[in-house]
Amino acid sequence: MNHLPDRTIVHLDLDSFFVSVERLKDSRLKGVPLIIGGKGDRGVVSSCSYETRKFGVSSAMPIRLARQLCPHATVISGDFEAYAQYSQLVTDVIREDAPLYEKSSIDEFYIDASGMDRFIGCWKWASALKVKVLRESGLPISFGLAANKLVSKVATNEAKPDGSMQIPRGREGEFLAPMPVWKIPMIGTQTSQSLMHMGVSRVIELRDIPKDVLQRVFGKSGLMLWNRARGIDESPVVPYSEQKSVSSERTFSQDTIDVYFLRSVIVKLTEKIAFQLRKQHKLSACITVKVRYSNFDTITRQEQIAYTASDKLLARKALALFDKLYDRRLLVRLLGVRLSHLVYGGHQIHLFDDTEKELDLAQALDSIRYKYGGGIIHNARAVCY
DNA sequence: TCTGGGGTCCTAGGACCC
DNA sequence: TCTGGGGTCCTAGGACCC
Repeated sequence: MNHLPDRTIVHLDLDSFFVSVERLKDSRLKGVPLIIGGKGDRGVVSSCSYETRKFGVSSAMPIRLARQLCPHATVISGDFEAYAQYSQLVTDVIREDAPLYEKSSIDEFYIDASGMDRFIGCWKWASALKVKVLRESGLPISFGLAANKLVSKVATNEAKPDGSMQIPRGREGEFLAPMPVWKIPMIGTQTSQSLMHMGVSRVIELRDIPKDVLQRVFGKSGLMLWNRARGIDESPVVPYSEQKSVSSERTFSQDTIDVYFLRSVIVKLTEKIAFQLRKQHKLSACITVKVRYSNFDTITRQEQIAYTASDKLLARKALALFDKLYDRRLLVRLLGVRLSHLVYGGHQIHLFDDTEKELDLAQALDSIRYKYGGGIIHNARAVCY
């Protein structure tokens, strides 16, 4: 039935990563209920310590609610530069030891440890790696060991915090069977809801739904559900994959209809991501503008363009899309800009568009951005593009 | 309790071409 | 003039993850 050789996958996940980093930076935060979340009243929880979870605080919850549930918690806004640095540190530790690894997010890794059994027990090896990560970075990490990515990840989630779990080959299905369906990665609120209406709340019940029914109801992902319910997942550990898009968005502390302000935000967001593009020596051929109104209706407009990383061209196009899109004169909650269809390429000089003076200016601005960070400087006239 | 910001992937409908 | 069938690209929206 399956011609693939047996695999051994280790999934590692840093325990409440942002919280752990904050506690390394400031040891007074140890043992204190701690919430990391966006600034302002409109933020959500991006990480919370285990002391707060007892009170019902969880990730992605509005900060306002989290404060009500756990009034004595310390709330701080994140330091993403520090998180990126610690993430890199842990990546370096893993790379030293792991034959083949995938960094699947800022705090998660998959290692393909197939064939390692013959040399040294995988469990022993992964346990040693866990100790080493803690020793070298100060960060607690949990891991799951299983025959595929899906089951190893669920195992890690069950083992957290500061734990580890091994699922013997062939026992994948029985491990998952008693769990509520939402514990399966890729089953979010919508899919859970749909399954609930089909009378399915646990994995074992999901296994009773015939394959063709799942496919009819959920399309392509129906087949995935059928497989996952049985602990089947043949997806490979992918060491590296090219980034497909770069985006930036901003939610306002208060909704607004100030068009001049909104246009200036479009320009700033565009300049920010265009600079990121140039730093990576990439060009984009598609730009998307997003508007979210106060009632949370969200609409996007995208357009294909000639490959570019030019602030001026991109901002002009972004503003044109915004003007096309924003015709309702309703209160706006959020604006976003995204660049996709990325390719490697030098910065194109547009002979008929940029004068020599303008190019000099653009390069001078970039050197300031390199030195002080992308957000430091913007084109004041940009709103008029 | 009114819901962030960074991403990826999938789907459905329409345009366009042969 | 009522009208084919397949392939591909583009756009808009939505689900999901951390």
